[in-house]
Amino acid sequence: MAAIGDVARLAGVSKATASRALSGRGHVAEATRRRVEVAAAEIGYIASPAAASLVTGRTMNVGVVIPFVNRWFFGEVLEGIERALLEAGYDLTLYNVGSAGEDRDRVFDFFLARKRVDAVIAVGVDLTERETASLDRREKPFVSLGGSGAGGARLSIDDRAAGALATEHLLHLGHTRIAHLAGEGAASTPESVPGCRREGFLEAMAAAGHASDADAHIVEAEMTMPGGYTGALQLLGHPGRRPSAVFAASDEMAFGAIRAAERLGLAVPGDLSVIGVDGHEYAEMFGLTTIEQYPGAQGRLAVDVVLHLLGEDAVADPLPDSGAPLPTRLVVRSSTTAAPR
Amino acid sequence: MAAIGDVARLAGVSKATASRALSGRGHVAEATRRRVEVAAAEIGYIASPAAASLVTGRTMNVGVVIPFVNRWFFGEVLEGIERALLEAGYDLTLYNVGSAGEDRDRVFDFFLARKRVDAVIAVGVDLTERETASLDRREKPFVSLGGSGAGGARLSIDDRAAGALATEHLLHLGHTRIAHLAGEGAASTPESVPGCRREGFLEAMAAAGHASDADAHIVEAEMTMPGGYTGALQLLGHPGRRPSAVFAASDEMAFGAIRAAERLGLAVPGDLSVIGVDGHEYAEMFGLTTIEQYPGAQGRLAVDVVLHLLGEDAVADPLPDSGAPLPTRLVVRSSTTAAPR
DNA sequence: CTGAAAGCGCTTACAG
DNA sequence: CTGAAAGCGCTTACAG
Repeated sequence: MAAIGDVARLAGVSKATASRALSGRGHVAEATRRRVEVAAAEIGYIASPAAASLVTGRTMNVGVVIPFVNRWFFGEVLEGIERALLEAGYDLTLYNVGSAGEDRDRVFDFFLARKRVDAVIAVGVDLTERETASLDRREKPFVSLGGSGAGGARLSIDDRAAGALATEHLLHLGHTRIAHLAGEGAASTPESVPGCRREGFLEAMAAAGHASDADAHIVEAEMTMPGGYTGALQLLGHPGRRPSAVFAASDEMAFGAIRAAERLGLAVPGDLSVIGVDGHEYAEMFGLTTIEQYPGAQGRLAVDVVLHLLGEDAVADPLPDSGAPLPTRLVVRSSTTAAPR
Repeated sequence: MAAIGDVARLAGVSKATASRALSGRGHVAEATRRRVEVAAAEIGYIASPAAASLVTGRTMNVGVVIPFVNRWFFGEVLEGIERALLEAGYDLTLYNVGSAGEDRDRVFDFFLARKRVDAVIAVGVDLTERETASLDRREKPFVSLGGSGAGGARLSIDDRAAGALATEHLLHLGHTRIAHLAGEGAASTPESVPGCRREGFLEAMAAAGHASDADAHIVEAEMTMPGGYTGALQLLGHPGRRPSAVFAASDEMAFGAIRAAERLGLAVPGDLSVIGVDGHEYAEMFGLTTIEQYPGAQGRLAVDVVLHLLGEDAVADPLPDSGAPLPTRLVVRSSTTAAPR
């Protein structure tokens, strides 16, 4: 395995000069630099990251903690992060951990605690105090995207506002019997993403004078298509007080709700209006009205913040206000319409 | 940052002994071992992977090359790999590269060529000669899961057989006008996954004496739900010779086909039978008949093979014949029925 | 069972 | 602009 000594010998310079020529740090005569590069290319030299990081203290590696890989939002975020990191010359080490448990503890206590990653990005994870403390102790920069927990940079859309806006869209169309397909844990963890969306729903309903109705019309389910399907079946099963509109906490749930409605012989949007949150790539095909967000861009932004925290000057654009919520947009399609009169 | 010297000093032993005690390699008196462990815990010592790998030559890190993260099959494989690697104490470095291009070259020529990963797992990527040669030159063990290309261990289901079986299921139900929603590149790359499934379809059709029909009934599309939707719309649009059954190259395509049929007023399975491949977690909800495969288990198996190649003796079970295809199973649900007469 | 020493492959002050 | 030397934090023969 070619080492820098081999390159130096071939180019007739010292290891120090070879190192400087290849890394671009420090001054090297143009001719020398070229000679070293030729030598390196000739023997296929590539620096050992381990050796380099041992002395620089930088691993050029970022850890990403993410509970799902196979749900649209998370997959998009991950792809966005991966691409941005690769462009910046960083590796991405993936930790696919979900809810609390042994695996999760092991990731935070061992894997992330080592000097293997320069920083960590947590996506959609509600960090415990112990976890943020652990990260802080190691002085590891970290940014949290769409999750809760103290410390670190925090990036997210305004989930409460998104929930309120979705609900207001339905109210504006004249609906009054509006149900909410909430994500799991929405009621018990008001700080979480599903919790905030539910809060937004309740607020909008209360503001419109439908407070008492609202509570009875919430069903929690997994934020997936089958989750939405099952939840919607439950919601639409009571013939008497069947809602005329559903606000689903995610587009995947909304797709399931649409399917459930069809299965029950209810036309969408004739008998039931459905709105989601996400801007899923399938939304167009389903004609789904939704509050779009941009997970790919969010992932890239998280990387920008991390690089900034790591002092990489390559980060061109000034970062957005860390306080400001990430952009969203209401996109109206054919799944919502005026309430039946 | 606590180093092993600190632990050694605190425990009153040499660095060598501290290292042996912590790693479990070499003999250390039980009492000494315990003392070292207490000392390490006290100052929160965790070994630097960079320093360790510099001397051992092992990074305890495996690179995973995967074109998508957000398609069910790939996401499941990735989760399976991640879990198995974590259990074995390895990290997973993710390279989300798709079709040929600059990014892809950069991953193979730079990222994977460094001594940062001990091995690589490629999922669903058709490796070029140059890429396999590059991996070989670095003497990096690699296993390829569901992709084509020479060299390395190769794991996959028998896609040709799966395609044939799916088609035979429909033939067996009396269908003769059977269409195939193929994945992109199926016709141009017969070695690829969509290519093999298409071959299986053609073979089964030919064996049943419907050869001439078959070719006209193939449409290629992205292996996603919108891809299947669009493709099926095209397939079902010709009223005269409308097929009575569709074999979709993936479950996601099949879901799209089901939706397209419904949109056109065709009942599934009354007017159209649909079968897919994958065993997607939504298949049950859609009542989809499919050829199941087990991507999570496939991912774990790929890790077993890699660990075996790396000489980890911890790999308990003997590996399956490297020649034998991975398991699949025909699961009949409500999306297929006898051909209308 | 334990320790002193060498060395893995780099980079970085420090001189010149 | 370039080189000699030290050192990052480990592990591993080699002695004892």
